[in-house]
Amino acid sequence: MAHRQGQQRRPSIHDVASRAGVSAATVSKVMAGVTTVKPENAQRVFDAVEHLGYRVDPLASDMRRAKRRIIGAIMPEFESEFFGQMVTQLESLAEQRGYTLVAASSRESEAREKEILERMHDWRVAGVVLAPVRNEHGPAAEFMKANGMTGVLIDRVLSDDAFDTVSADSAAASAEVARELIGKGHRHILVIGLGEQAATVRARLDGFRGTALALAPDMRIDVVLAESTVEPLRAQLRDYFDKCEGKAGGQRPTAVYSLFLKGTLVALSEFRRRGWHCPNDISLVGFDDAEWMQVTWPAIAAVVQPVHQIAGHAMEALFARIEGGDGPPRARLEPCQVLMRESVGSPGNGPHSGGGNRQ
Amino acid sequence: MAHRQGQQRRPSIHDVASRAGVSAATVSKVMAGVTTVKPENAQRVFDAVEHLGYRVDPLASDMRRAKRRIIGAIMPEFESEFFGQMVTQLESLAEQRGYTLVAASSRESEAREKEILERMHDWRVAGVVLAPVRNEHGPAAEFMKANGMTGVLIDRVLSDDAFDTVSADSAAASAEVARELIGKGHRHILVIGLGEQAATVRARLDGFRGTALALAPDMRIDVVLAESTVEPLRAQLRDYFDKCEGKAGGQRPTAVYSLFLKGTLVALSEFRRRGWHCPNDISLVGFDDAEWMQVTWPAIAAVVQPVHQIAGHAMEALFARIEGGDGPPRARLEPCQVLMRESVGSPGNGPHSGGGNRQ
DNA sequence: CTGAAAGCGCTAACAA
DNA sequence: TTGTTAGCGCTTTCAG
Repeated sequence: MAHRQGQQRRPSIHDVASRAGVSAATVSKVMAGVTTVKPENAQRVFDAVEHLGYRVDPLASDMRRAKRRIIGAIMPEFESEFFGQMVTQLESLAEQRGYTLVAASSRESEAREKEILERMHDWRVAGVVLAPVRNEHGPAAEFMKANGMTGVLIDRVLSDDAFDTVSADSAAASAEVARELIGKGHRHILVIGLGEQAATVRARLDGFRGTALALAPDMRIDVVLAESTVEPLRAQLRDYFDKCEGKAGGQRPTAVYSLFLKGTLVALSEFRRRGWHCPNDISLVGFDDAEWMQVTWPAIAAVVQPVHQIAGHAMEALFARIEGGDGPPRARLEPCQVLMRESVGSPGNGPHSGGGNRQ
Repeated sequence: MAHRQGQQRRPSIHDVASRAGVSAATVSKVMAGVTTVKPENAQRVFDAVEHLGYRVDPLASDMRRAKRRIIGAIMPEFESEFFGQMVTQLESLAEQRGYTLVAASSRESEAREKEILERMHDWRVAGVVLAPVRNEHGPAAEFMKANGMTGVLIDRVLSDDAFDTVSADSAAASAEVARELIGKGHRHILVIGLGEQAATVRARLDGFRGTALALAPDMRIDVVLAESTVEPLRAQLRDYFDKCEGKAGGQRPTAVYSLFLKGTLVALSEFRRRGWHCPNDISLVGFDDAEWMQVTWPAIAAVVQPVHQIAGHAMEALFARIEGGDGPPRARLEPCQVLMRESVGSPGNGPHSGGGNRQ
């Protein structure tokens, strides 16, 4: 029996009660901080708790309560800085209120998203922070609605008629990007994104296009959208540039605006393949910042999402609802910061030649 | 009362029982898949379940069981690809066995690590996968031991006398890095790391140094270790290079081997500051790979950790213990892959001059 | 101010 | 094969 990791029985509230010479009910009150307990008894309880190393079992305690002190968080993935920071933040905020955060990854699948939600419902979580794979109209939000769950939708959402939403102000940030690029002299820009993220893509695209065309009505904006996964985008982008090269020189865009992080990676990798360097051969801005973007050469320009604000307001809204808060759902948009770094230059300042591999 | 996210009462096992005209115990058996129930009754139960939309409450069900079907996972952070992938994997594996993974971030704090462990103990989790902040001898592992918790230690660990451990084979990978760098002609290499991660750093350093000196006994290996946080490393690195520059030319290392991801970022950022380019001015290899490393120019050489294997074996070991598996603790080392990319070249092939800013 | 009693939703013995 | 009984560990009336 060596090396057996034994699971000795933990002291229960009754152990404490009998050692303190009071009833379990009294112990419960003391633990809950009720002040109507005779100080002397309270002390006896504290002593017993101390001696036995007693801690209340939060799950057992939740059994008897209406709502469990658990918040569910569902993210499309855990692998990116953005969602990693988001979970970290949400966890802190939940803990501050005495709740435990249980996070799950939908792995970019709407089907799985719904399964997770069912599981969270089974767990009778007090509330859910859902970052949907696609948008606010998916089966998951539907499920939440149908089952009267309380929750908040974040990130890839704009607004909803049943839940509060909190997301980055994509449109404003994109307008800012447009302003910057136009200001640098760009008049032919390619925008890449993921069609699946309908709401967000639309907002980012419209925000960009609106401002860009207002500032430079004659400019050209091309759009390449992959449907639902990133891989196809790689091929589509290659095709797109092949076509550009086919025509007379100067037909290719002088800048690329990627609407999401993986798109930025794909663009960078395509530039590599063609031997293009930023910003001389082409400029690049990406929505979503990452730590590495400021140490590479050139540093990559990016839209920084206010993770803390999003997390903060999401939790605020969620707890307001949990505590019975009423009123129509609120849609919040948090302002982003646009960091123009070295990957953006002015067209014509570099060779911007026919794309020969200058390896 | 509009827009109130209502929490209607869910059907309990008794609701199902009475609708099916059987006892709660029978329903419980049907749900558990016990075959000794009369088919006719089972059918009635299924119908009632269907009709009421009943689902068992996993927490309530765990109350009566010895162990709860919950696995706790504690990571130093959620923001990096490595731990993000790790959590995703662990979650999958736990679910496959019918368990729920509850992940928490210790935010690189040993104090918090212990607190989380206490909470997980309160939750009576069946087992814990702990990726300690520092090493296997921290207060968290101590706590697990003292309380007879069952668990597995991963990542920043080598071996333990109480728990199974699973980690990347740092020593072998570092030896491989040494071989590659020596092969390219490097004879003066700087290694940077975090002193706090004692076990891991030691293994990586020894693995590297051993092989390097065996291959080129006359070579010079410098080491810069920051104690516990990353920021000081930045300053130390700056000082180090300042000193190099102070001496006669050629005194600076021709390659840097970073023992951890953030170190790679710091190195890159310091190179930027000095206007050094890889691999012409200096070569760089980092322990731990990331998606961006292959799209930057140059692509950054890195040691790829076998996240899937680590997660897989960790869970395997954990469940073996949960199911009563006996025997001495096992320490597993999973082989890494070393990806030599463009950031590594041969010394003397580039300018490698006195470090003028060639902006 | 305190404790007995009744349960939260479920499962495990055991008896029928 | 099924239902009864007795809890898991805790909280919450409610009578004393």
